[in-house]
Amino acid sequence: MMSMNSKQPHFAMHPTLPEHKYPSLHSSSEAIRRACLPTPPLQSNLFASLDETLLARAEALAAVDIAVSQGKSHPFKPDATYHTMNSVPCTSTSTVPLAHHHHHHHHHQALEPGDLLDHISSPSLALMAGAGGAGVAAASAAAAVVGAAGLASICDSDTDPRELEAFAERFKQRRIKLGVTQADVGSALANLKIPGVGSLSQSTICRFESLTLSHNNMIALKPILQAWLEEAEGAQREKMNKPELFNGGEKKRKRTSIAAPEKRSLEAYFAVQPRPSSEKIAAIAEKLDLKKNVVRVWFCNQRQKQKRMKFSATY
DNA sequence: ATGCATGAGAA
DNA sequence: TCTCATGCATA
Repeated sequence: MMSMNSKQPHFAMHPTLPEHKYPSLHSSSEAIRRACLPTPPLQSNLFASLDETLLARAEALAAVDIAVSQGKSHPFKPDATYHTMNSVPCTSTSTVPLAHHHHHHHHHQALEPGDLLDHISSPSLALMAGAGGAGVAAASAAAAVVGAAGLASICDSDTDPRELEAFAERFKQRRIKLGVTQADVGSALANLKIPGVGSLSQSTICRFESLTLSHNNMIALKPILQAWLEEAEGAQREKMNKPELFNGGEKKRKRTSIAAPEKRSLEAYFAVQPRPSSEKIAAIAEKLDLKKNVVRVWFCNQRQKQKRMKFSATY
């Protein structure tokens, strides 16, 4: 064994997740969210006739906006989307993140009533019992609601952001207590031999702990990390854990760094039109003297960020 | 811890 | 093409 540690990149994802997985759960505040809106009426008009003039203006306007509110309020907030106590949960599910065994093909987007989400659910009762209190209350509340449509499955306790947050916190704490790094956890997951589950990167573990993953991603990873945790704690008291970190010299990916001024411009454009067309992207790219693809990816990543979990709950 | 990137799958 | 889950590289 030497190099080669290229795990099977990305496990099969869940086919189901059109765009609005969180059907009608936002009952609170500015649940304006972004994703679902194909084209914001007002702004798209502005941008529709994208000229250099408009581009420049957008940038200028946004620049002003940024200058004024710099340091604090951004044009867009973290977003508060999902949760709000799901009473009608089972809609987003289907998301078996790391294809357990797949061959399940849940179809797509059609919101199935009970659908499948039960496999990944939780053997977590034990843990919750011992875990801190916040999640427990939520869990029991959830349990009380189960069973109605006849298909009703346990889809509440798993999707409750509060519980996810609580779990993430406990996970980190216990992980540290075990003296294991995020990277170690990631590679150790492969040793769990869970079908469809390979290793994960330090990045992902970190993001899980800091809740900087999408709601669905959090839900998907939780059972896996929980399994690792239990395994690791069990293994610790008997033998020794042996993390393995190999390194192979492969091609280095270069990370282009977008300078601050350009970044500000991009944010300005983003505030006006989060989903610019190819032409607009090209125009922006040229103005900022960046590769078109870099700009495109920047917008994609920006959109993804908005969807992350952290603080998105409106408790 | 986070920025930019890749790739699969769905539109 | 976009979204989404993930990861490499890096601050």
